[in-house]
Amino acid sequence: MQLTLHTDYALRVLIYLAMHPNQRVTITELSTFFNISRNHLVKVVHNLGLKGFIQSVRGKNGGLYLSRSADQIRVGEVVRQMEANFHIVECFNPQKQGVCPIQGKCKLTSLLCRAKEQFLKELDGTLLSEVLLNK
Amino acid sequence: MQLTLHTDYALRVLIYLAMHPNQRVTITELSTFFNISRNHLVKVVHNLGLKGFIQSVRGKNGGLYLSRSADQIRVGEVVRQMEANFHIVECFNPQKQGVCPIQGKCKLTSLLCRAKEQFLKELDGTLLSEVLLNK
DNA sequence: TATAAGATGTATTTTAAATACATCTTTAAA
DNA sequence: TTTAAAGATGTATTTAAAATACATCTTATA
Ligand code: SF4
Ligand code: SF4
Repeated sequence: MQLTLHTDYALRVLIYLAMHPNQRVTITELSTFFNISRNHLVKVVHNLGLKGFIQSVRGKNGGLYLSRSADQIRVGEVVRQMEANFHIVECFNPQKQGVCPIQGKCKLTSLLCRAKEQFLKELDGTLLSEVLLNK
Repeated sequence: MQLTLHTDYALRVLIYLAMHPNQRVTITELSTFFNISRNHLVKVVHNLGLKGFIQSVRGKNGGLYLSRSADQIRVGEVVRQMEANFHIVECFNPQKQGVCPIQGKCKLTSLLCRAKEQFLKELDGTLLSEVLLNK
């Protein structure tokens, strides 16, 4: 059970932006600081933009900044938006309906759904501003 | 975020065995019922044996049965044992220590750890015997 | 003692994620 | 008004893990 690097990278970007408020941060700066493939970061950043977490300015002196301040962003929200799928087990996947012969009768489905919600609920309890580096 | 099919298959096997107590169930029977690659099921079953959930008898009239009764097995325990890794993010992986430059300073680590525990705690609250088919 | 069952090890296939590459568009400073 | 710096977008390739397949060995009992 793991989140994708894509989601982890998204969180790193948001943390960095939160630590540099009122600035335009470039993807290259992020890529260098985190030592992450710039090409991949571009996609993460693009996705963060689509989901409304960040704004971008093109051209000279362009860069990225948070759409909302860090104390207005819940970690759970970021994970929900950035993680592509939460198909904990096969029957959660709309494209795999009926593959498992006990689907509909198995009570694991609802249990795992509750477990997933507990996971996200815990993340909802923390704001991006509370995640910033200790020292 | 998803569990491996391996873990899901393991749960299916345990559910089936729990529904057929005092019987020896063959892998072939399981493979047919669940329509799962027999070869793959063999590995799942073997792993369930290693982890002490089931016993097996070889030879004619052999088969599998639960080591403990279904009301003595917590779902969380099965998931903890069968899921190969719980490296929610990169820094959870012992082989990736120090790759993320903010590791040690980022408070996401402990937050995600708590979230993971909440996920498993929810699963710990249900026994295998409570998961059996409704009807 | 024949055969049905699981055990074990290796190899291949499949899939999704991660990464790389190429090119286009926007913007503001020079 | 030109130009370079920045992000946007689309496609292709690589990687790694999971899933599946194949082959052979061991055990137990009818
Ligand atoms: S119905 Fe139960 S056993 Fe089947 S895929 Fe869903 S959770 Fe797993
Ligand atoms: S330290 Fe924080 S940002 Fe880095 S891998 Fe761990 S959770 Fe992600």
